[in-house]
Amino acid sequence: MARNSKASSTPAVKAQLVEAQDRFIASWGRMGSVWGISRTMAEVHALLYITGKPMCTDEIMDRLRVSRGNVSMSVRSLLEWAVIEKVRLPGDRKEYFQAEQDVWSMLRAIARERIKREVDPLLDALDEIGELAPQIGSHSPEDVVALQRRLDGVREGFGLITTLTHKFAGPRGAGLQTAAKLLAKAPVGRIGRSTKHLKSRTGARP
Amino acid sequence: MARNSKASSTPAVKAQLVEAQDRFIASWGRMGSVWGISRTMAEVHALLYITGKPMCTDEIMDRLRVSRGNVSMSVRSLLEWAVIEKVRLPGDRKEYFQAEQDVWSMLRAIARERIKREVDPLLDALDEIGELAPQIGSHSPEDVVALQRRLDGVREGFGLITTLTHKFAGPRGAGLQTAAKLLAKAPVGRIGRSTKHLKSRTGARP
DNA sequence: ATAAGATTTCAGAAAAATCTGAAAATACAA
DNA sequence: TTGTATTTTCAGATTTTTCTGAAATCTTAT
Repeated sequence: MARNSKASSTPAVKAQLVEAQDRFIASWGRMGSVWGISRTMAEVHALLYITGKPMCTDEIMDRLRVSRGNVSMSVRSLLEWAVIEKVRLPGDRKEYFQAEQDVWSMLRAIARERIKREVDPLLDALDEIGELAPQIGSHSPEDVVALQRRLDGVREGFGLITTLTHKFAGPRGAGLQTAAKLLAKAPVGRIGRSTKHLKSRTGARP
Repeated sequence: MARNSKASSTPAVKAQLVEAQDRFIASWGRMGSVWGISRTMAEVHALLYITGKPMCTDEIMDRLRVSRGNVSMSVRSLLEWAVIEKVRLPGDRKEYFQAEQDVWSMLRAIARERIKREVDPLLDALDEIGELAPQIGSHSPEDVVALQRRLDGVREGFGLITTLTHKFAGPRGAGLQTAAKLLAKAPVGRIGRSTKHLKSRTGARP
């Protein structure tokens, strides 16, 4: 097959590009369901991220083949997650949306939102349950002691996770890269998965 | 209301205990759906964890009011996740199940499984897409460069997460507590959520 | 103000996930 | 082995989630 060396895309290259984008969108969308967000919401995000282009509702509808209402709701959620933002082009009545382009701040937003949805409610429930449960006294039965000990165990674990997430992924956090750097230095033995995905193809951001 | 000071539970204390357990089970089960595992699966795990007692299929069915088939499938998944294990009592034909009691190793198992289900497939897809997409040459159009750059960004971010998870949560990993300790030391500014959940009620594990 | 254009909402339709229950398979004790 | 207790499987029922499409609402240029 012929190599493309021109600075503007040939139709063939363009098609490959779109194909790659579609595949990315599909993968990201598949993951969405694992995260408990709707496939469409994940796909909209993927589309905006991978194209990097601000898009309006109709463009998104056409590209993903989903309804107007679905796009509207997905976009609203993504705005709440703070992983996309609204853009207005002067002289155009439509709203456009574009994705956060920095991967690390995107990951931080995702982490933040997931903690909020998954862990915080659990911690609140644990506090409540701990108070509702029989309290430990000087001669408490073993059952009661064990229950409180287990509740505390979970609370301690998830509490720490929350604290660290706020510390590193919070709006004013140190950043995930900082965390990663700290951890990467740690003296530990062998690792399982290969690290081939770290051989950056283009030399990634600083 | 009267205080209980005996070493064996009065019926009233027992009732409170069961009530607290049920609440814990409900909370944990609710979280299950956020994690993309079935409510029942999470509830079975919660039940086994919070009671600490090995239980057989019938006990689980009765306590959670779910069908035999559902328990069977949930238990199988939990065994795959390696957060519960099979126990056989001599002279009893039934299988009993008990939950991992150490919170940290439970959290590690959860982290491991989630990475496996969420991130690994994405990384594989990204590798594939990166190869399928137009490659960057000396005069590639901007589109192509941008696509590869974005793919690499995601790959780098999730790749790092995977690597760290293996390092700290893997079967031979350094442990989440080690990671937590490293991170807790890091010099960072303010944090959002309160840390009240860290005021351990019983003084948690070493 | 008005009207055209754009967005949101939401009831019901469609799709997906989960659960049940009973039949089939399996494991164990005798 | 044989009989019985136990577990697994899975087709269909149920429940939950997601999506559609059109009416209602909102926005903005004139």
